[in-house]
Amino acid sequence: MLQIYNTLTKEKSPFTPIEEGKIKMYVCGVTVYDLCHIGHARVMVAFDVITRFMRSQGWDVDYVRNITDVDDKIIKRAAENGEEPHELTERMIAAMHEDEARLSVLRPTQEPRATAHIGDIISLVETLIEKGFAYPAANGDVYYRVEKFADYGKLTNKNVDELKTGARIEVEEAKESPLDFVLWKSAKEGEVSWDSPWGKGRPGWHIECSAMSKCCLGNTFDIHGGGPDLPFPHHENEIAQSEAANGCTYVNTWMHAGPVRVNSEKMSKSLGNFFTIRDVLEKYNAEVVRFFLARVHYRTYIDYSEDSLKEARVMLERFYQALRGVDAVEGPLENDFEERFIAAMNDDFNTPKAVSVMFELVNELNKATREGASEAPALAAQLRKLGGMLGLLQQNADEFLQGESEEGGLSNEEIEQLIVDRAEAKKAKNFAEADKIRDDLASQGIILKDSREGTSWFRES
RNA sequence: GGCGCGGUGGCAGAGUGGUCAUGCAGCGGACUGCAACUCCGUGUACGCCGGUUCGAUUCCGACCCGCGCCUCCA
Repeated sequence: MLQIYNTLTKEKSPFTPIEEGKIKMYVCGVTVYDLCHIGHARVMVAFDVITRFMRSQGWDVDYVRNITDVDDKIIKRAAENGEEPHELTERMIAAMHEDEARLSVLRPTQEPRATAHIGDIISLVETLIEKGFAYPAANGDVYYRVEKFADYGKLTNKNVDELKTGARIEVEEAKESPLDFVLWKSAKEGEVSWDSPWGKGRPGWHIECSAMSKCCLGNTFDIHGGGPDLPFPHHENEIAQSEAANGCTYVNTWMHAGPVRVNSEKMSKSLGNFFTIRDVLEKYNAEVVRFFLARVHYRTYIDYSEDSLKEARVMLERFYQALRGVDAVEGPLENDFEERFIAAMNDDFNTPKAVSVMFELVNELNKATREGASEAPALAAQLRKLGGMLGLLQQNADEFLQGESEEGGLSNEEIEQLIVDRAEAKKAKNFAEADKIRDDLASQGIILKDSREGTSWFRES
């Protein structure tokens, strides 16, 4: 039985989809004005793991993740670059898709773009105006009338009176109340815009998600996810818009990923302490980066540091060392690893616990390999199967461990030749020469491993 | 200040009312020509103070500390 922690109720509860066997999930995607950073990667990987696991358990997951391709920051950045907004966004979308692919993040089943849903957005705003939840203001903007929506603040336990006394809200004379937020923003001269009943303009930030989720998944759907900074105000505002317009529950389960931290501070655009996915992939193997993100529980913070990436690499090497030299062939097994792995994942996607079960399996596999036991191939297949539910361990073990030849470093062929030379030296009992070859290779990060079958090697990186 | 999350062995990080997390590092042993890989063994851990209980790291209360949101940010 799958249990999920729901931000709305603040508790873990059994998950029951609206439609049996089918899960409708919407996750807030990226505003495409810049390259994605590791914080974005965390959300992508978290929901990728969640989707893969749910599918492995037989659920039909309709995973929608939007792209925000119209917004103030996009307009500003495009102007700075001297290009059209759509040129900037196309480039960033392509970059995002490349980054995702490198991290083995599967594409969502639907990936709607705000600019392709302007009509849906306009009609949603019209509905809100008709129902009295929104009003066109003198400055050409359309605002949401927050105090009209009785449930406002239910997701994040916000109190409307306290929000009003908080002085951190943008003062805008045209608003009836400082809490009101913009649904439709009138265009300034020369800005990208669309025609609407309220003149030329563009959508506000929150309304696009209400419009696109309705279009892609319907008025009520199962899961809505996003990053750690989205519950307020973004998701709170989405609830206000959608529930007021549709007259029904917007989302049953709200899921939010935890932040990535650097030196105990959240990694974020505004703090400027972020690393792009590309920065990180320059230095670390893509599967190591994925494992670094996937092995922690999706709701807790994760610290980005050399040490934590290195630890992820060492752990992943242990998995691949175990898989090395064993042909994975499914077969009958009498262990409970898979059952325990699934139980851990069913408990709010407890990946740390699931990974610990995989390590217990590694131990069994290593013992079986060592003893030449007949179940080794089946254990290896089991390990790959469980890893696959997390989007891991699908590479050839030798290729993973040997890694990429670094520029100026030894090629695989050169290494293989040195191994042959060393074997000959060993045969001649010339251990000094054999050890010299091994030490020279080690100084270049190439570690040899002797076994009955011969010598294998891997790059330490 | 409000709302929410958390403080576990050297580090990372699960979990449980009374036997084991798991990984890394350390120590001892096996394997090896010596190593590496692997295997076996090895750790007085649960922020502080009270309470409930036969028994609490686990439940309850107070306190201290950290983090996130309250403003564009995943």
